[in-house]
Amino acid sequence: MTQRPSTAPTATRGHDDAMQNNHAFDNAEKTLEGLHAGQSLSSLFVSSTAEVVAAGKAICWEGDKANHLFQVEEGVVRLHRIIGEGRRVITAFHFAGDLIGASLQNDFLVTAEAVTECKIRRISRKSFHEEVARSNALGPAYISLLCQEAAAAHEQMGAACRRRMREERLCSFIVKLRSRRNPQPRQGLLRVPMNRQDIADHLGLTIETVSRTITKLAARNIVVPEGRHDLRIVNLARLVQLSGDADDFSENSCHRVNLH
Amino acid sequence: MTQRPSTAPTATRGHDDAMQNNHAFDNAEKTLEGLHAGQSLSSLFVSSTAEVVAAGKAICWEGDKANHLFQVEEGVVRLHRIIGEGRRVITAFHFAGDLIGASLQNDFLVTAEAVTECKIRRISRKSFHEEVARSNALGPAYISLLCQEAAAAHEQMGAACRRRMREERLCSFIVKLRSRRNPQPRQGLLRVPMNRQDIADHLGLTIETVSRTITKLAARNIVVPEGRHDLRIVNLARLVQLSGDADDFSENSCHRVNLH
DNA sequence: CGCGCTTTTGAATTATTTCAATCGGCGTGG
DNA sequence: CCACGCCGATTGAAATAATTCAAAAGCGCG
Repeated sequence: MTQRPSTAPTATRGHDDAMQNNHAFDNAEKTLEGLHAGQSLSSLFVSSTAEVVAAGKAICWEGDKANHLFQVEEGVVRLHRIIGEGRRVITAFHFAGDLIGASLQNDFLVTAEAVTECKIRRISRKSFHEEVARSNALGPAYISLLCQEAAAAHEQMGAACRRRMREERLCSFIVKLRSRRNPQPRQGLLRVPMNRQDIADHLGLTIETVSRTITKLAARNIVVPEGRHDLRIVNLARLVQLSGDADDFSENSCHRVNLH
Repeated sequence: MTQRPSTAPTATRGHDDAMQNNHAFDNAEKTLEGLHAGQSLSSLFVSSTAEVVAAGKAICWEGDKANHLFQVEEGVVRLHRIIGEGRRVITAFHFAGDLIGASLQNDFLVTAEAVTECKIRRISRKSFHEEVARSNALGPAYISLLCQEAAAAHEQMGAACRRRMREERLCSFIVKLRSRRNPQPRQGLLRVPMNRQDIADHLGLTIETVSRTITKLAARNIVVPEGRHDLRIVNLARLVQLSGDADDFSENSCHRVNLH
């Protein structure tokens, strides 16, 4: 079932090669596997042309034939599925370096949309698999990537089941955001590219609950919003603690699907 | 961090070959990939000895080195993680034919425990990867399996975010249970091998909420419990409808990680 | 500087949890 | 064979959390 909202035309191709590498802030530890998988699979995309996708535009649609894989070169992408009438679940956000569609076999299971203006590269599924089959380094890298993706999905699942809902979920979300390849405005500030509705749909909450929770965290001087898209992290230790009692945190919850 | 509760000794080996194939009820459509992946990967396990694990005993522990892959031959296994103090998330249930540990790279991310008495087979991760590398049919099968696992995890994620929570989640759970390779007591009855606490921890609800929801479904004559471990499905259509408005349901939510 | 849109805040309603008590099956021992 | 106690499941009532609907506020863009 292919359904295209009229407001979301297909990705426009462009040739804007003036990359600004302002990835100033990236505190994620990189797993050995992540690095390995990333380096080799990234090489498949270098020869393709970067496409510019305006904020809000779709890159691919749930239900479409998954003929391409995409790599986010710059910007933020949200993946969502429609469930029931009028509701949406954002299953993941993807940042610079992340691959979209690696775990697909036939159809896209999610719609991908640009949260901010993005640069993306694409290769066909066919040539991707040919390359993976040809090379003997790419196979393990691909498998490693799939395993990371599965681990991330499991992690997200766990997060979604937290009881002390809003607080835990939101803190967990903020902490994860910190560990992504997400350009930071300036020291101590965390950029939050997505709007409140996106966050709500990702966390399974309403926009009002998200807003109220942020307000409460601000009152406790843990994180303080500065404008709509930035958070000042005042008390990181407390934030991490609130995000799910920390013990197994730094290890497990930072698995990412990042190719850089 | 390896922590073994004293009540959960390691899996005991056994040789009980008297399989009773009473898989009378299995209405899951099988995807082409699923069948393919299953047939070839299953072959890796046939030479290994079946081990019998008593109900409640652990098969492997979160945090342990993932030196083996397991296949459930008979029975039901639950996978869980500990989050915060005293709470548990059951990330998945595995049934006959399912593989445990395929998406792991180093450590087990979950603890696996037998819900019912199980027969399981194991092979070492090392030889699994050697076999996959040697054969040219196994690689794609393995990748296909990983993709299915990712799809299932995504599906579960979506389910966890449903708003009209308890009813939708529980109905969705019941419907999924129907499509698993789960021996049925007799026509029209659905066996529910896990207890209420397991269901609650899987759905992110309390045991009381699960119980109340079942009671309400029974009052509406949709499913009626018969004893603790069986449900009579009275109105399947309504059940499916309640489980999340059905439109994309039969296709997407039945992806499984099944090797038969 | 205005307007439109997202976000925040408020109040009432609904859903879910929590705590506590009861039920019901099942196995053991008298 | 029956009584007892245990354990999982159910039910009830009060407390809490989250949603809904509605209105006000604030940011950002022209």
